[in-house]
Amino acid sequence: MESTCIDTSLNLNNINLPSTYKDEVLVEELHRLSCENKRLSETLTNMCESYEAMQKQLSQLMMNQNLENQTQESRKRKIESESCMNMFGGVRECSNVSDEESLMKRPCRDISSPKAYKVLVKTEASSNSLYVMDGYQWRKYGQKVTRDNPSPRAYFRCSKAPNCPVKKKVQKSLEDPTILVATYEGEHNHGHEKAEISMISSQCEEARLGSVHVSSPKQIMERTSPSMNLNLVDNVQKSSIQQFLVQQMATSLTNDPNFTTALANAISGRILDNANKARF
DNA sequence: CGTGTTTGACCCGCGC
DNA sequence: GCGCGGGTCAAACACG
Repeated sequence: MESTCIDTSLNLNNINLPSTYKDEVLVEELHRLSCENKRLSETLTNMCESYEAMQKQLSQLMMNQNLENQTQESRKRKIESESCMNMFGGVRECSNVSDEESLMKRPCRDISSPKAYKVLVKTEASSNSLYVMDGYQWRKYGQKVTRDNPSPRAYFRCSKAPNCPVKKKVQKSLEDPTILVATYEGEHNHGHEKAEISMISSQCEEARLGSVHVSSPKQIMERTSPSMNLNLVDNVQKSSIQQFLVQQMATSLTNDPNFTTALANAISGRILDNANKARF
């Protein structure tokens, strides 16, 4: 991510001042850092918002394109197979439609409920595995080859809690076989425990390997906790941004020899001052 | 032996 | 009512 490249290292060269000024300079520096921190938080939040907006637009565009393609495909098939039928009437649109579309066309199933949502996970091209590591324990209870997609669809239940109603369907994307489409249904009736940690660590691992398809903080949270509502996700997103900034700041500070030297000088100077004050 | 996976059979809703 | 297709069940199997 570009934001990780932001140079947050501090210009602390002017810290080497007479010891009487060091405290004031440090306090000033802290104030300046606080302001900078605020500014960075705002910038990052804005970036996240525009990123999400762009992704929404992109998915909308892709859906529209899919619809157009399907219409064209349906027309082609219709001409080929049933030349006597009406061009636009009686076509089973569910054939060869994307997963998303077919789900939308089955309103009687729970899949269409707002609690069902999709996650795209990029895998290695050679991998035939239908397993998506999302921090929960899943038990596979079925596999089926569907009409619209030659790759099999795997059905999973959450096995962490005996009565957990959550189900997951995993199938390779029709457009890109290296992308697994995981559809989650329902809400977990148990806590996350290690799920969040393992999820974030796996996300980091995937990021290290360069294989993450979705990577905004919000999406990480969606993958981590399917049952979370969006407000909660927003709150968590903000806190994760803050955590990220703090971590970034701490890394920059600890990597800056000027800062550590200045800090050591300031601390030792203050200790000496206090000792002198106590003595006199 | 317990747990998880595989896979063919079965169930059920939908469209015709 | 029938056929189709997605979803689920459950016996058989694999594995540690």
